Amino acid sequence: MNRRTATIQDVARVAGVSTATVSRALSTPGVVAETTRKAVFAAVRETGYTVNQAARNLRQRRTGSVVALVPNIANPFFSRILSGVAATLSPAGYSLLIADTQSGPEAEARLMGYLDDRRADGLILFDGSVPRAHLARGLSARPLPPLVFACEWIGGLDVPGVRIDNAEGARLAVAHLAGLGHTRIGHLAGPPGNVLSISRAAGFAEALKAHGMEKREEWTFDGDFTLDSGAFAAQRWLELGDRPTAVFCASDEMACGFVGALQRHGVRVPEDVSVVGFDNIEIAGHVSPPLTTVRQPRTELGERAAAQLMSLMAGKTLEAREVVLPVELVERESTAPPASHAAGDAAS
Amino acid sequence: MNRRTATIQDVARVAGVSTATVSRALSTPGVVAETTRKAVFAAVRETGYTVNQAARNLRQRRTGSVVALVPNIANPFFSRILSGVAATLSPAGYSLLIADTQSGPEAEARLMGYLDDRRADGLILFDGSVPRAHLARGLSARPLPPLVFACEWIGGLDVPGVRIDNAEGARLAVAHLAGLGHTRIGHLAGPPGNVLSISRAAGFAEALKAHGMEKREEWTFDGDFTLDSGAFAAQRWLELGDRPTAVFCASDEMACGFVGALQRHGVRVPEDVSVVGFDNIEIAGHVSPPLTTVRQPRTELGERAAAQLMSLMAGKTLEAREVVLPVELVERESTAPPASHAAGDAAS
DNA sequence: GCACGGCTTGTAATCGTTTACAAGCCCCTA
DNA sequence: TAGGGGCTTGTAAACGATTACAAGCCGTGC
Repeated sequence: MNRRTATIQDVARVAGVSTATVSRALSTPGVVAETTRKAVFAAVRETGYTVNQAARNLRQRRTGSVVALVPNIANPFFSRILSGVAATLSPAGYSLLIADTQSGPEAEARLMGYLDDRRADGLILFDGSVPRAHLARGLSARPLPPLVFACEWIGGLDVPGVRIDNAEGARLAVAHLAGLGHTRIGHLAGPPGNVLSISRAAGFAEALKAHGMEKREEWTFDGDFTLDSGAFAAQRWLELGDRPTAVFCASDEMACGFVGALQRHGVRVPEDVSVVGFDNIEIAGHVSPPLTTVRQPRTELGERAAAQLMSLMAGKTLEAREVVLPVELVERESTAPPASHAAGDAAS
Repeated sequence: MNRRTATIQDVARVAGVSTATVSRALSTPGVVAETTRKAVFAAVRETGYTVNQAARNLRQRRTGSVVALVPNIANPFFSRILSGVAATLSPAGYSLLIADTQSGPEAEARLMGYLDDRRADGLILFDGSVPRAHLARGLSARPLPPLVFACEWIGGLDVPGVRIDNAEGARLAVAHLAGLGHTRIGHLAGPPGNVLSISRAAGFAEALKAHGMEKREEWTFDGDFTLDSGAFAAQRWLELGDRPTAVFCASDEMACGFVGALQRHGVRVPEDVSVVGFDNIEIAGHVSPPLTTVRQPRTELGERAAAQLMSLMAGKTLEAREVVLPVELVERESTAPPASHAAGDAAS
């Protein structure tokens, strides 16, 4: 009917009360008398009123939104995590803005733009490669909204965060391979400076030692978490004279690229080489052979990060500033005893 | 230094002008004198001023944001498209909100909540399964922000949209298979009511006829675009007595699930059955065998949808209300002549 | 000398909400 | 009957920007 959208004034007029009462009836129903409350609700229904967020945000000096900073929006790894974030945030009235930190030439300028409490009420940073200096500068320059790290983190800053036990994931992978009888295990690592790469590589090295093996440089391949880098590592594996019988990959995408490229060269997985991934992305269970991998609870990770942030935004102090979620090994069919143990059984 | 964040008042004071002049210097620099403009810019730098979006939005009666409604945030298919959308929108000062239409029990209520011009300045709807009635009700009930369809669409509504030529994609796939000598071609379809499923299935049926084949019901498998449904279809294929020698899958995810499951049952691709996918997602080129598929320009699709929406939001009339982007066949190694043609060559 | 128009600037209203403060009402107690 | 306290409500001032309108200044033409 009415062209103009209803405002709180219209509701007040219809209900025969003041705008203050309408506002209170909607936000703190407890303090208004029951009859008034009912009249207000009826007027709201009659007018079709919904709150104007811009006005509310202006008055309350908040933005109503949370920004998630991911390295690259197009990376599907984050989609499930962000789904968890959104699911936790939206019942609380926050909307989720997703921005990437790495695309475009002026990425740093845009990042700094987000480090400002007028843009968002809170930030979730999924990118540990943001230079610490930038962040520190942002922290000191102006009021910074509450910030939490998720997945990745930046050392030396006292910022709460949620992550998984990356080193433990690597240990599980090595223990599984060692249990199958492998004594020659290589590692396809993530991008060199990345905290996840470092943690997983550290857990890998430590677990090797614990099982009486030692890390060999020529069996360590640098990757960058992408399919392409997995395929590239396969080339390097093929060129080796003395090859590892198993490779622990720091991501499923790399593992898929690695396995796919090997198979195209006639190498059989797991007969010729066992492969363990990391992440347990959807496709891992559907490729052939299905990939043995380390599961990380992505949805929960997003939910926990959002919950941490909401506590911070509410001004509460966190019970735990550092949340570490457990991982678990998902045994599928890309791992088996090494060829020299051919008499042994396949992976249980 | 200063605790409080700077407002336009602070800038005005420092520059020695009125707030109106500051506002003009920033939004319409042409109308202020050069000396004044410089003074204002200097003051902006000195104070570290950035605009308060809530205040601007309130005054301008806009929200500054665009909502993308996708069926499911966690579906990686959309990530690249959304990346294109965000890239186009953000230079224009819009931020992108991503919401899903299918998760949660009160999904419909939430959807209706977005059909309101106070929530967003524009909407991009990626879900053709929203009941037409809901949308029509939303359209009539209150002022609706500009809306465009992307990828999917809803028939019978005069809403502009961007999509790819789905039928042509199916035709390319069939032509490719027919060219290899296949005369027994099956189809793994998307979810039954979906517009993409329907268009692709229609293009498939039409192309079969054009090549002198006919569609057989027992060679048509229902899927839902997921990996699991592809694996399930593989079971059905295995149970067939009389099998097609090639299968055109309506999505790459299904194709991957299908191929993976077949391989685990010892069926060789493409020797025993050729498979064509649709979408050309990243993994398609990395599985073994690499998947022959129909490429759709996902980033461009997002960009075009965003551009359409921006025109609408600017009040312009669109030069083309219906944008159809071309597709192309990417020939890889999951297709080959059928076994009966064993003498023939592999796919070029 | 005056009117006029172009350029630039300031004044002040406005967007729609929330919320500090004050005030009205009613009941109870002294 | 006065006073106090609890409950409920209204008044009006914010929040920080944009913009319609008016006005000042200056040069030009008659």
